[in-house]
Amino acid sequence: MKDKIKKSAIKLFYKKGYFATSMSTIARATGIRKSSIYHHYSTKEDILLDIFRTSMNDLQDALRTRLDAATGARERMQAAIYCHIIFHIERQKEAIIADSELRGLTARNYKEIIQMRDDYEKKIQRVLEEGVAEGIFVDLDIKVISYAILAMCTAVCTWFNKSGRLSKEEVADIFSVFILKGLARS
Amino acid sequence: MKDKIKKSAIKLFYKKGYFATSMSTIARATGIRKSSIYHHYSTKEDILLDIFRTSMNDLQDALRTRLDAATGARERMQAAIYCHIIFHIERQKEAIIADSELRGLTARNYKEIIQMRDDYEKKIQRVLEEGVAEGIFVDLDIKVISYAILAMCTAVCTWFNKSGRLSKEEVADIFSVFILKGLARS
DNA sequence: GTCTATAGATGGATAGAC
DNA sequence: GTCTATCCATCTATAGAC
Repeated sequence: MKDKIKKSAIKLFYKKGYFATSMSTIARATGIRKSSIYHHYSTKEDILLDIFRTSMNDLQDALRTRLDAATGARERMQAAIYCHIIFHIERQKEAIIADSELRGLTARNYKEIIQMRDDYEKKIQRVLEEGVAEGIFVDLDIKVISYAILAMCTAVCTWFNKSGRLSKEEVADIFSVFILKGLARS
Repeated sequence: MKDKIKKSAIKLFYKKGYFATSMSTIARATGIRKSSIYHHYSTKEDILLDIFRTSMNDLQDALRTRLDAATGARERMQAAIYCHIIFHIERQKEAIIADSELRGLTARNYKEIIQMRDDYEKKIQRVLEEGVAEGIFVDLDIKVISYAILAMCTAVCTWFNKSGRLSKEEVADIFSVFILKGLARS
């Protein structure tokens, strides 16, 4: 049941936003009364936090697996781009929530999630550093370029259309070629 | 007074988000009672719409001016990148609102703003097409690449720090070099 | 573990005096 | 053009029965 509540919440937070979604609406979508939700979650924010944690953890795990399987900065950067984009398309709803509902978290929870996001960014930055050290990437501003890469790859969750012209792999390919070309020492 | 209300609203929508900001809070920040706001704006959404219109219009105007002054796809793309980034840093609060509060608009207003955004995107796509036609940009997926460029340049409003390491012009430079390298026919 | 009922606060918006 | 006062809906969350 906790999982059913979470799934309803994901759909609603995605569609209407966190603040515009009420506990009654979540309850109705789940097929229970709103008071019953409080048996599983102590506050509305708790539901949001659960969604954040799950999706951030899964993303972290996916990146770790993909990075460990790749060797060399070029291959590892490609793996990271693929991983990030595929995740943000397959888990589109959660990705959009994670990308736009940070303000729904109060200080303590906010810090926890920001910490996870920072760790993730650092992993990408490390790959960039490796590429510069290996001499295959140009000397670049690691921080700024990592924000640029993450922003453009994250944004696919806002415009990708499952019944559109391109598959998720094709999108990942286009991004990968573009980014690696921008990074390459030419 | 209308302008004072708008300025308070921009600060609050930026800081707490549209749905988490109440009319009473806006009134308090402006130094009037909440009923007085309704003399200037008929609904809360009207304030948001006003903010959207102003910032979108100013961005459009800035881009038009900058593009008209540049010749050749390379120079024009550089101008577009600069213009977009500088605007999103100088008008950081409005940029963040425009980027994250679209859900606060009901159907009619939503359509109006989406139309403006589409027009803006088309201008960027036209510059990409020019570059491909001129043979200075590699043959690429215009739509996907335009989304990538806009997403990374828009995101500066979320991480740029006015008292940080880099000036807005330095950030624009880093982006410009990275993007044009990714686009170049090499 | 779900229910009914309700507390208690706050939301957007309006009426009408000045 | 701003004020006081208030309407009515809705919100999160809790109490206590089953």
